[in-house]
Amino acid sequence: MRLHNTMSRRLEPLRPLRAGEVGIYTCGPTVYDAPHIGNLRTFLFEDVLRRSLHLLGYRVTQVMNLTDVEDKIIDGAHRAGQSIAEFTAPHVDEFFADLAALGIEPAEHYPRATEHIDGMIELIEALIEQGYAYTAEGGVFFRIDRFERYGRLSGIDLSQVVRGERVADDEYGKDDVRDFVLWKSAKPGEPSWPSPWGDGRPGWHIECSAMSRHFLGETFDIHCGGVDNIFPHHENEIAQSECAHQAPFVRHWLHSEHLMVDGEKMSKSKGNMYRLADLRQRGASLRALRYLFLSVHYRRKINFTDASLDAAGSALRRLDELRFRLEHVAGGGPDSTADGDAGGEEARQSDDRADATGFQEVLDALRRDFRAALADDLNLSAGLAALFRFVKETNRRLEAGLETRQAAAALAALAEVDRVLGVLDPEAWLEPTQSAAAWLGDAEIEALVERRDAARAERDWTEADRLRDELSAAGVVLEDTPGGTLWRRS
RNA sequence: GGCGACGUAGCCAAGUGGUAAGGCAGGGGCCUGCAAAGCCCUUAUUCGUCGGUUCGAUUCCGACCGUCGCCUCCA
Repeated sequence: MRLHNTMSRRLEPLRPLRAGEVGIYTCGPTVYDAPHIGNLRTFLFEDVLRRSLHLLGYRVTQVMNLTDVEDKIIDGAHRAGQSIAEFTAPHVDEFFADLAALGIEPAEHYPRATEHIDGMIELIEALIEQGYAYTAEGGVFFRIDRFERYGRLSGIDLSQVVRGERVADDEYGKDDVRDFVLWKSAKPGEPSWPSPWGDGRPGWHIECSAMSRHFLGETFDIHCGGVDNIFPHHENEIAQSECAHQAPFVRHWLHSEHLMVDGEKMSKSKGNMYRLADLRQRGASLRALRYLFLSVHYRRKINFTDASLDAAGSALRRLDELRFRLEHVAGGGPDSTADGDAGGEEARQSDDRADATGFQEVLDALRRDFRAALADDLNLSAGLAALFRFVKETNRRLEAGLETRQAAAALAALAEVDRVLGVLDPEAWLEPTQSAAAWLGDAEIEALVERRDAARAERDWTEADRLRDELSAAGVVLEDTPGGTLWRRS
């Protein structure tokens, strides 16, 4: 597998420290508000990464931190007259609910900054002992001059930069304006923790260094985040961790590009800072949202528009249609088909049962091309192209008459691909589109379908069409085939 | 100002030193009582512009134009 590495700015083969095992640290949310769809794009990219690694046979340990102590949180809690824990709790819930709503698999660990203060203090002590950090008015600071490699990740040349007025308002007693804070001394009324340097709270960057070390060790495989984290956050993490440990920090840096809305950067002032709740209100399909995010490479900006979401929904309908027809041929409803948990072994066996009319090659091509696309820096655009080539070819054969076994094998192949995509099973995305009043039970639908069939047999097209309209209004789509009328909920 | 990314059909989006995947939308046809779905055909002599290297460039180099990002706590 090859992945782009921000450090070298090129594709590099993934070489995990321990063969077959990958440790990933992903910068998580600051829990002062519900995530916006830009945050979610990044989390979805990280979901694709872990799912891809799984499909390609790696074991994965993913850590995602929750930043639950920080200026905005302290302000918010203060204003609400709440403790930090009280203030952040609902936002933590929103965060997990949003991940679930987008089909994002849970990480192995979700540590909170406030649970790892001790680890941060240890790191800071190590930095002070080795002369990389110093105490001054306002707290403890990292001395950037002591770390020659500072700026390598972001390509920033510190000797050129940061002499402007933006740092003039600095409230701290740093030796050098470029130094960054590791520990902030508490101001009256602020939440604080005891430390060798007095009561205070950690700076932002140190939490990731402490928590990644705790769960993944001093050196680990992959660190992810949005591009805006490259500088200063990740640059500072590198400085802290490498100086404290005297060991390499991260082998592979992966950063996802931002999301734009209607061609503009999302921002509160523009009113285009959407959260999932906003999209739900507008009747958007979250399944289509996942598909849309999946369809654009992670290092490329996505321009989110209504039209793009609609197009994603249309593409999904085409995939659903194939699945629907395959399930019918495979005999049995959705319940009897392989689901997303079908292992490679099982899928392989159903392939073998598929006959040798060349359909095997169609199945193999999907598996091969899809995996190759993932292994090439998570090129899902190419992976989806492979999927649609499979769709076209399978539809063609469906028209000519596909055997039950072949249909089952095709469904198994789709399930395998869906282990990464996570959008192919409509049953998993029950999104209420119909009002309760219009909703019909299976028996009712079948009765109406039978009545329509009877009307058609008598060539009473008016009545037949009326019944079809009635079903359509209830969200039921009919398909007349030589083998009879099929129906499904849209 | 410094650093960086990108600019491929109506829209979205892969890709390669040797002649442009895929999706959406559109047009024509087959099928159908009519539909729906599906299938077939069709929609970029061309990859921002201008130069250069090359037998040959969309792909490499340079300039320019445009869009966007980062430059101390925003995914």
